[in-house]
Amino acid sequence: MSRYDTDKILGEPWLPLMRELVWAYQAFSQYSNQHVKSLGLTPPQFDVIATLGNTEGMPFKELGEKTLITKGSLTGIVDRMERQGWIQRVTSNEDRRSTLARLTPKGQKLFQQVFPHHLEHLARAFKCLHGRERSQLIAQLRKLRQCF
Amino acid sequence: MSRYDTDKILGEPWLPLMRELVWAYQAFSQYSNQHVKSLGLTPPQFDVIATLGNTEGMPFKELGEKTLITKGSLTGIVDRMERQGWIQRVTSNEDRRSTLARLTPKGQKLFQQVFPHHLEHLARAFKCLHGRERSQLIAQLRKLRQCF
DNA sequence: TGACTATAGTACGTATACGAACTATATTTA
DNA sequence: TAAATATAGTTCGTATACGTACTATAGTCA
Repeated sequence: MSRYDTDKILGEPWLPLMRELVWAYQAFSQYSNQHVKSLGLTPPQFDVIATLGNTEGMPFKELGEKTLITKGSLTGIVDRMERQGWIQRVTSNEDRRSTLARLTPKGQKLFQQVFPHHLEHLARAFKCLHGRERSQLIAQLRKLRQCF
Repeated sequence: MSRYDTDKILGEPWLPLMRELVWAYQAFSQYSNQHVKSLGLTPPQFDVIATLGNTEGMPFKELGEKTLITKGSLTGIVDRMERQGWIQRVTSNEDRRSTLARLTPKGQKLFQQVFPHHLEHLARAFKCLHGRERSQLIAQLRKLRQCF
């Protein structure tokens, strides 16, 4: 009565694929997040800094859409980053409901310090696949994604 | 000075692969989690019930290893499931430091109601790839995983 | 056997994550 | 233009997630 039996009942063996998808993502995620934390940031904080870097700031709504962070979570994340002195809230002139999040000079400096390093760190890992393998995998993952 | 430029500097285009990996996982994750929630459970609660189902219960340590939930998180998760009447804590006889988590009859009934349904739900999606595509993708994901 | 060390689970502080309710401001419509 | 509706952020309640410290119990070794 283990999962194994249930799997048989359900027909073709898809569990190995599910496991491998989860494992691959977890391996990547751990690899990336560990490095981000070693830079002194939480993963959501890194995403926010990476998104705001080299911009004049943007409304919370836009920032949330780009980072895939819901507005409820974003409030707290920006609160804490503001306490660190990395971000400032600027009230919008066009729409007074809206607040812009913008990197402070300190935040910009942090962006320039951590962003390239993290990209290099990621690139190092992904280079382990060759161009051909990469494009195949991209195509197959895209197809898998469309299954859901 | 967008990511695009930084990407060029770093050489070969690996960002599309990273994006596709993340998107595929997120699509799967959302598909699975939505269904779990529709069954009245949070994702970690489902994992715990699926792991304890058809067993006589197991120590927290083992349960945490199988579900990949750290012991600190597990305490709270089991607390809440105990409040729901799905799980009971049983002190171990062999090792008095250890506590077993075991499904109550109510928890067992829940397991039987939700586990097969969720497996079917997952199977439906994964069937969208054929056997050949699945095995290729498994092999490629395994290779990618080893990059990290 | 008594001191030292290892292990299981809990408690706690911090950071997310998400959805619903709430406030202030826009926009639309009658 | 007044009323109804929509939208941007915040607040709040609940559930994780993780690391550290803490308690109780085991195991080891002198």
